[in-house]
Amino acid sequence: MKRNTWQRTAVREALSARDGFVSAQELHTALRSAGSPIGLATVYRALSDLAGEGDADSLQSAEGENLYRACVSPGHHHHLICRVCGRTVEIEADAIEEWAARTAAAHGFRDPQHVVDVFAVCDRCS
Amino acid sequence: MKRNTWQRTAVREALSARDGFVSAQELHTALRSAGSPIGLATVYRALSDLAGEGDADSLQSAEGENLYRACVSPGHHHHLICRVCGRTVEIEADAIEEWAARTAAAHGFRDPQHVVDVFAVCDRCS
DNA sequence: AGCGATTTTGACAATCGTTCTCGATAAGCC
DNA sequence: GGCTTATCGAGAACGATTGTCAAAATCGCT
Repeated sequence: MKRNTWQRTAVREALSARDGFVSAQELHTALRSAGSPIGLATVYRALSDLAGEGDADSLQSAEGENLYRACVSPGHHHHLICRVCGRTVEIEADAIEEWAARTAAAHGFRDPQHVVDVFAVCDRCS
Repeated sequence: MKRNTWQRTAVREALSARDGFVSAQELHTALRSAGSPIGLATVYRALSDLAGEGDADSLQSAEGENLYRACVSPGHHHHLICRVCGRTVEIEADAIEEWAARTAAAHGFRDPQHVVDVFAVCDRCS
């Protein structure tokens, strides 16, 4: 059974207050400087719960950090991420899904999962 | 100036002796059990040099580890990776390149880089 | 509202991959 | 053979993340 604590709520809200992807540490720092005494481990736990429930989206940055974002459209989609400010656009790409499935099948591979993300610099930052 | 040491050669050879992606640690262990007294830091250095020169390909596993592979076809390409045995197929995908460029441009983003990899289970492992 | 069982929290230690430090070693050049 | 300088390697340092465990908080029930 899952309980509702103010901590989880705080994480959920701090996350949706942001425009792009954030790391757990950043989010923790933000919460702390907003006056919340929340612990770092709790932020990590809350974020991976949210990601597991599909309420948040996660990806790895090029440096290997895990980044999270409040999920707008549920279901499978990909991202176009500004590598300067972190602003994110969700993109649908049925063509990619098909391509991945076809490519895997063509080589005798089963049960394909794919990682497709585009990092670029957005108009505001260039 | 760049020097040729037996350590770099050993890493290069150990890498091309493998069929799929390997982590720096795995490669180090392999070299050690083959009798080489090479150091871990050296393996890391050699691998990132190789990747920088385009002689090796690198990607991040789902767990955030950096994996390397001897590069067969130079130039830009993507991978289909068996998530059980690590066997890898290099795939060309001009369609993806175009799609990424078009998508970025459509949202006003510049200088797009993309991460496109497909993880699945190969015929031998399923 | 009060109680009790059970989750969740948070400070801290532990882990894991990777990078840094720095004295020792060895390539390449004369 | 020497000299200069890049490279090596052992261990410390690091940063992100996860585990530990006692204390605190939540939910269901009365």
